[in-house]
Amino acid sequence: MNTNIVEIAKRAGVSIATVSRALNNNGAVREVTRQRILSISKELNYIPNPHARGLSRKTTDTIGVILPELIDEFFMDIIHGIDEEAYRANKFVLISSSHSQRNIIETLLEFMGSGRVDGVILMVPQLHTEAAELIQQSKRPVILLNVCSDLKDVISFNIDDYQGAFAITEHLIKHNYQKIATISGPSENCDAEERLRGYQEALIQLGLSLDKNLIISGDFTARSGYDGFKRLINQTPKPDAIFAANDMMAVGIFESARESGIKIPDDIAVVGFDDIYMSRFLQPRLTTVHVPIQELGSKAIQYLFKMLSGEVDSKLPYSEVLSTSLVIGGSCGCPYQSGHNIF
Amino acid sequence: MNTNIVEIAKRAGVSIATVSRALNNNGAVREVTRQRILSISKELNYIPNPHARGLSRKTTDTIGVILPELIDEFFMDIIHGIDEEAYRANKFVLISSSHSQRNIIETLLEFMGSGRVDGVILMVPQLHTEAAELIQQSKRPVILLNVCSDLKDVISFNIDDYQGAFAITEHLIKHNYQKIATISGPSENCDAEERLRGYQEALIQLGLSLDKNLIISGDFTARSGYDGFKRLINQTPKPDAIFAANDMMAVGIFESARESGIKIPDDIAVVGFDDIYMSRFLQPRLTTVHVPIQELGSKAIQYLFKMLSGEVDSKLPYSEVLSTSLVIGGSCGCPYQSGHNIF
DNA sequence: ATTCTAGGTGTAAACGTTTACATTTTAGAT
DNA sequence: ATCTAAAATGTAAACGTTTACACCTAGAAT
Repeated sequence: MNTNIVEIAKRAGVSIATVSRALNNNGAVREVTRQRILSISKELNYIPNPHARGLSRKTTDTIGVILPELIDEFFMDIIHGIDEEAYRANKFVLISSSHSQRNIIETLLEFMGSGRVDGVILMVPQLHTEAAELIQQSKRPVILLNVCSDLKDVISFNIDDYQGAFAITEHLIKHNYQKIATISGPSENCDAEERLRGYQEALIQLGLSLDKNLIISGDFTARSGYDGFKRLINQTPKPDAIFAANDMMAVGIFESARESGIKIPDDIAVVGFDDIYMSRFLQPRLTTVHVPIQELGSKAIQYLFKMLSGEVDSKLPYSEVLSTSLVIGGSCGCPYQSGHNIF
Repeated sequence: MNTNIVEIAKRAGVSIATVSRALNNNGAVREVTRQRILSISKELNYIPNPHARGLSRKTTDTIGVILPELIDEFFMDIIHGIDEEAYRANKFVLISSSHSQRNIIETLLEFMGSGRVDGVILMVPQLHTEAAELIQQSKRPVILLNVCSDLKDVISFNIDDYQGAFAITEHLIKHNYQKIATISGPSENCDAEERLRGYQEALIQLGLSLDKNLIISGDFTARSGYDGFKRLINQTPKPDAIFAANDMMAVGIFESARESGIKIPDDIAVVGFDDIYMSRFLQPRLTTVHVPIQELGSKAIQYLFKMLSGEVDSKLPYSEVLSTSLVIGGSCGCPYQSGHNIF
């Protein structure tokens, strides 16, 4: 059995209450006794039992993170950002993927309802109403990541997909491409929707017409980029530029173009979204939109900690949108000097 | 306040002991009362308080995972494998990177010593003796991932780096390359050491001579592959093939080769290790060694669960080595038909 | 010397379970 | 109807903290 407060109390010749007070710097303890207690507990390698503490305090020092999937550098970056901050704050991170939509609810309940975590960071492709209600009724703070829904009374951190898509489409337009196509993401996915919206708005606002034939639906996989590209280049009107709604699909496009002997950007320009690591190794380097993923994670958890400490009011809705930035490579037609600045 | 066992007992008109027994299917409870209790607890959305339970049972349903870093698809795959199994077994996963060597100890202590987790999966680049002792004394099971140390009384799951490196070097030799260079990983890193050993043994056993000049030390980054390649092609003897100790460095080599107008594999063959996602998009597709990462994670946790359930003896040392497999692309000189089977 | 104050300390309850042990109920055998 | 054994249930302690409250001391003010 591990050392506990009772053992320390015995050795220090005081009551457990005094030990607890000394250890938590909470309540009056004479300096000399505090020192004695501290040194004894150090000597015994005392670590407070988190269950006992949790039972009494009703808080764990743990936060829950629920992500749609545990694959990709993308989600890893989020976890990375969260872990970094959690470590600094001496908190623990309980992680889970939402193994299915149905299970989000269960996981949330299990996390929150039972007091297993003090708060949750939740990222889901789309928020079921049942889950939404759960969140709003929850006593413990929940932060939503990149959720697009019209929920108002919610705390969320988002990537500005719309702005990014708008900007990169605008960039293509400035290149004077006339027939700019897009391969979109899955239709229920809210990032995908926003990116599509940004693309469309840019075309309209900058004087190009929308052409339904230039909008191909993909699903964010390289494979769907590959297939989408094949369709686009065999149809009329044939596009002179393509906005892939994410880099993975752009990778598929590059592959397909290479097979068909189509030159990027000379025959057709291609741009992406996400700025994944691989994008800088494409030939030519992919022009894309950088999204501050790790920052998304760390900002979210920082805010969560503020809620837990009472520094900000957990009841108040709050929303922050992180803006993206263009990464100019050669795939859009810009002159691009490749070099080892890519590392 | 959440519903607890007391509330259920009150409504069911029984004592809390009976409720506990009914809920845990443990001890005799009349069928009719069990049903009553079950239905009430369902109705009230009862979730047992994990702290109370942990305090009493001395187990959480949580396992700790400590990884060297939280970046890369590599570590993500491990987490993925772990999460998948944990979900199936209704367990939770507490995750942390070992923010520094020093901190591994602290994190381990905090995880184990206090009963925050029931067991730990630990991956560290190299095992400090202090940490090693900690593990051996620990009452809770610890599983080591890809640890190369001569610790005997330990439970570990490893990737067969040696065999993989041997096989791919052998493959190069069969191509009849005469001067096979390698860019190795960081010297303290144990994967790096094993891969280097495999390379050297293959050369020796298959009748080629070792040449110190053909061994360049890298650090697993693309950058170091880039730099290493530059050195190799400007020196005599100039190699006709390079074994990069991981794919990331091979990526750097490809980049450097492209800049210098050197053709792979015609001018020089290149192979890697890891089979990262990006490797299949290199031109030509990288010949490399596939490592079953996700399997490493899931096997480890499966074994951990067996230890926890008592199905296997936690005291018994155990070690499993997962073998790798060659992935033949075109970069080694093999004829390679590129196509969308890469997705 | 007495009273007051405040800081220091101890006692015990509370948190929500599990479980050994004691007690009651049930049903079958007589 | 009575006895017995087994099954069902209840009581209470235990797990290790935190904390409200009570108590005790020592020194300051009277």
